[in-house]
Amino acid sequence: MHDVARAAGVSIKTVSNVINGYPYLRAETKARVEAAIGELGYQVNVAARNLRQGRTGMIALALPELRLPYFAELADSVIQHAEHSGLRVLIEQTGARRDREIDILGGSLRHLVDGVILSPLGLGSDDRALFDAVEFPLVLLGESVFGTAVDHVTMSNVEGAAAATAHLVEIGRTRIAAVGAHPGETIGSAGLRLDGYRQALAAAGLPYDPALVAPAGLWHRSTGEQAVLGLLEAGAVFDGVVAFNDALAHGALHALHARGIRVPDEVAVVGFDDIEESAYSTPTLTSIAPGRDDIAARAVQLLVRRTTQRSGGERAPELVVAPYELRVRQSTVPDAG
Amino acid sequence: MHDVARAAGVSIKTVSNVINGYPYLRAETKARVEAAIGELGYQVNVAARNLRQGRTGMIALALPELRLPYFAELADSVIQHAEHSGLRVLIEQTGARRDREIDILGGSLRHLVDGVILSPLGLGSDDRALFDAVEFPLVLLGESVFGTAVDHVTMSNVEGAAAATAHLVEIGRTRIAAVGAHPGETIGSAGLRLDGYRQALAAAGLPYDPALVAPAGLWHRSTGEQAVLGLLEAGAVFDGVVAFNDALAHGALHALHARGIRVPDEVAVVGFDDIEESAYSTPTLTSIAPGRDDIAARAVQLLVRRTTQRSGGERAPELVVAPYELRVRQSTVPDAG
DNA sequence: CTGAAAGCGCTAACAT
DNA sequence: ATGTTAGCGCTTTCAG
Repeated sequence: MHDVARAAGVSIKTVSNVINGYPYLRAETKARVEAAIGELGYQVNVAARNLRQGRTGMIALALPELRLPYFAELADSVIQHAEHSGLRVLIEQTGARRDREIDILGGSLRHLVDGVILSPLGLGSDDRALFDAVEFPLVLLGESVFGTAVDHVTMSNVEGAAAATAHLVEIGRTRIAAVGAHPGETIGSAGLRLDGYRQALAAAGLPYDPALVAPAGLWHRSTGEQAVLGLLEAGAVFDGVVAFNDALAHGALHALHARGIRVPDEVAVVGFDDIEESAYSTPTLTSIAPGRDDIAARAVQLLVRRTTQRSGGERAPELVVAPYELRVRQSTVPDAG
Repeated sequence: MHDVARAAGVSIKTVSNVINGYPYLRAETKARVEAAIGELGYQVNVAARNLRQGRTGMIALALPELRLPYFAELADSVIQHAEHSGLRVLIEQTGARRDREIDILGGSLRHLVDGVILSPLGLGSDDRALFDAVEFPLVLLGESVFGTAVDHVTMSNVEGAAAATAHLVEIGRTRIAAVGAHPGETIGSAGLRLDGYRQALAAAGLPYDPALVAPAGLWHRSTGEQAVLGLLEAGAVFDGVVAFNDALAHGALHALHARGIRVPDEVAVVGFDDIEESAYSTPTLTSIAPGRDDIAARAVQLLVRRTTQRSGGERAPELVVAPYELRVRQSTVPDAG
């Protein structure tokens, strides 16, 4: 910057003004400085600017695993929306581990980024106090169960799972299995989606049969496959499956196909997340679209708002619930798109 | 830091020493400082450290799109390996656009990260000069065609595509289509894989028929589907498909299924990348596993090496070629795993 | 083993 | 419309 100033015959401050688009500059001065910048190949040192301004132009996105398609697609959306706000995105994988999520809340990233979007999976209701202690811009994704001390963007977990279950009821299924439960958990996606499943059963006058609820810790294709194979081996009889996400559902489809069970004739399957894969699988997978891109957009928007607000003006935490949509495909209705 | 120093009754320098694990400290002093740190909840300001040290502890991973499963899985691996080296990862999506890739090479991230891993797609052979001008640690992923001025980690594009094609020949296919070509391109994955395809045809004594080569700009499921539908509509007759990546292959499977064409009986399909989806689809997809995790590990390793080397000690650019593996599944051999 | 002082590159405040 | 000065929070000499 020094060199640029000398080359252009101006002060260092003028160079700074040019870079930052300060309006009151003589066009001639501006041109001269820009020429010097071009000639010397000067680039601002972002680290110095960060130090001075106390902001970094980066946000962190902390999620379980990028290899889960839903989170990959979510990250894609977040990065795009962040870019529109001039922000870069640092990705932190928590592996759904509680200690790593606590670490994030503890502020390990505080001086590195302007704010954090966290998609918690490992945290339980005992950890609520941790959220209240957070003193940096934070937006939570996916749950609305940790109290209200912090901004939340969430999908309609209960309603979505209920709609998925109700859809199976509508097409005449009466023995509907659930895949992906986390036994003992009441908050978090697993608990909420199980809740939606139970509500829909009750509304249809169908009994809740614990023998049809298959747990799956991590929501991967492999665990979905295991869960369904487990149900079959235990002798469970069912004509429908509500999988708590699409990865589980694709594992379930794989297991059913391997056992020669026809979908949807013998067993209909619904997923949750509506990842791209679900529109291309054989059969294509009926799923609950949770408004992923909306969620990403709102999360970034809320975070930017927290980031740019003056520290005095307290703003009440917001809760955004994205609307869901049922996408009917061949895994429940053979001649659907 | 000031406050900590005062609370512990030492100088600011001693606090710094404690934080950075300087060995020659009286245990008692160290304990007192650590107590003060704990009490005040002090955390080092990374921005300031960055400014002073000229390094940030971050690397950037620039790739086309996270929603493409291969890149999501790659990013997952890169993040994990980077973490082992104490590095965080900033993800930059280029959308395979040439201008964005050029921007990366121009050093837009230079002061933000210690180094960059770039997976170029939009750049062509005309852009070779740009690489020579790069003066920050850079590792290129996926191609080995831009000359040798910079470290490369690449997969066996030609050999892998040849092996995929040869596999189809071995199971008796003689009219093998290729999906994903970039007409006119000779470097880049598309050009190289087409080359492997042609080599394998030649080795088997089969003719190369341009009518069986379907272009697809972006390697998505949707473009794979379009490409195969296009072939069918053009009246092309084929009994095998080599898709240049798995996303294309899944699109192809979808199109074939929609047209009532049985896989592999009537048409056998091979992909490239071996994403997780391919082990669960119906039918499961035969694919070339390109050594993704190896590639990520080596890329991070090379980058760390460049980052930590003293600027004087010139080290010749390295080229790492990861070995591929053919994973045979049901899309070519019905009773395979 | 610990302290004092200088400065990384930039921008905000004030001065002109 | 542009120049001057101070300082962001840390580490790095260099002294003790």
